[in-house]
Amino acid sequence: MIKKDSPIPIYYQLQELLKDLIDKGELKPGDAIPAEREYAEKFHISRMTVRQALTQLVNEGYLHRIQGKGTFVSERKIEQPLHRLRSFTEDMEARGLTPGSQLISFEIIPATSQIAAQLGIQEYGPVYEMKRIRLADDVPMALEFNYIPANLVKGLTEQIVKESVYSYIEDQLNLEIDQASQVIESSIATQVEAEFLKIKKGSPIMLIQQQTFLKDGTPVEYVRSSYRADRYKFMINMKR
Amino acid sequence: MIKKDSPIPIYYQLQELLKDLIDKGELKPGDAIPAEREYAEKFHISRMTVRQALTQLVNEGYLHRIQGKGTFVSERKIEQPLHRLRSFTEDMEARGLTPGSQLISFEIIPATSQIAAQLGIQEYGPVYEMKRIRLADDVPMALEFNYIPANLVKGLTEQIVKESVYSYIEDQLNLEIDQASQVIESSIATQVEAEFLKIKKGSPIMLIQQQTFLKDGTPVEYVRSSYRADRYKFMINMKR
DNA sequence: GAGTGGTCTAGACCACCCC
DNA sequence: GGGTGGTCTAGACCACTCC
Repeated sequence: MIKKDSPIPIYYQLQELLKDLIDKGELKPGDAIPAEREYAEKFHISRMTVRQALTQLVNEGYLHRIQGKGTFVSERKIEQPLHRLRSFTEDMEARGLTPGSQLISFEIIPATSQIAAQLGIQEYGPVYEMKRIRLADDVPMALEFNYIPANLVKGLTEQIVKESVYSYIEDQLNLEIDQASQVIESSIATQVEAEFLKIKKGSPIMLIQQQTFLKDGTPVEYVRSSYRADRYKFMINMKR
Repeated sequence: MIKKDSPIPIYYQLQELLKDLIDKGELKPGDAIPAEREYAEKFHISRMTVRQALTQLVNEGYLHRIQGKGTFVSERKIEQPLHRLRSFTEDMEARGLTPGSQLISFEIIPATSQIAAQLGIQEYGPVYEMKRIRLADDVPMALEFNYIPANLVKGLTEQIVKESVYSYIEDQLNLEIDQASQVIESSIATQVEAEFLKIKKGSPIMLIQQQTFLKDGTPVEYVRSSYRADRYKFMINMKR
């Protein structure tokens, strides 16, 4: 069950084990889980290690603790942690749709003042600009303009853009994408948006602007997307 | 600096101390903070206690750790933790606007099937229904329909609704509001919405539906709000 | 090799809940 | 009083970074 000589940390093994039990329904919402000391004894590990595992699950919303009473499985909403940063591809897959993409253009341009501000670089600095139509189940979902500083993410090619920019940044360049901030607003499709999205001019759209940051806070991406309101809803969980 | 005999936990004191230094600017983004062992020695506390303080600050985004190198102050997020659950009042205040409210109606009604589903109660079960126009700087911001199970939140009055429902739930009833999930979509104002919001029919609006939950997962509120798109943008931070 | 964070131990005492 | 989570200690060894 728990391998003490594994290179995988013990607290992590315990975490996954518990997540499995919850996902499988063997631990149901409202159930008390065994006491920390019990797990420690059962697996011959220290109580602090058990706590490390549980604390993370509490932070992720799987469990909640009540002092003096115990640790309990929280109500699980099917719409899971949607405040997780996802690429379009990951987002669509989570929604059970098949993502697709049509590249409209891909080039290096000098940053406008707005783009430069969003990316924290000099005006006229070189940025990759990608314009794409994003598809879900082969139907237009969003029109997306993507800007990435060329001095930070070097060697981007059309091929990579067609595969996965995030994978390239994370796996090839070894940069750690850490967080993003989005501004979401409601708007009405312009003529251009309407044409690309195959909707009528004046239809409602959801405009999402995103700044993406690395672990050290450097902006790595600015995206401006127009989503079809008839196809896209934004879901999020918030903690008090 | 750190009081070991205080009823306030040591890790918490250290946390606040560090937050202060960061907020005051004495620790700037990118700075390395002293090593964990250094803090332990300096304050005569255990390294695990130091780690407990730092870990929480890492989770909150104040710091990030790089193995083998050190712990560093993260770039300040200007638009702060906006994935925090807020009441309308708190939201507007955070935006520097003065919140206001016009109560249109307040009554107990039997739950429709949709409301019952959202609140996890029986159809036709008693719920408080509040209809309000939400103002910001005295101008309509949103039209809000709010539903609260009458068997859970007892004794709600018009007076309380005009003050703060959340305060009543949290401070008077001692229920712990823990999290909410929202579904956000883009839409177009109906005649009714247009009249209340003082915009033209067909103007863009942002439709936000919210389910609010207590710590044990019980739904405590269902809200359906139509925000004026010309006045309201939704901002959020996401972690990868 | 020196210094850093990452993981882990085997205890301890406290505050709180429930009987 | 017995059980629970909350806090804390004083060590230990490992993996990683940098020189």
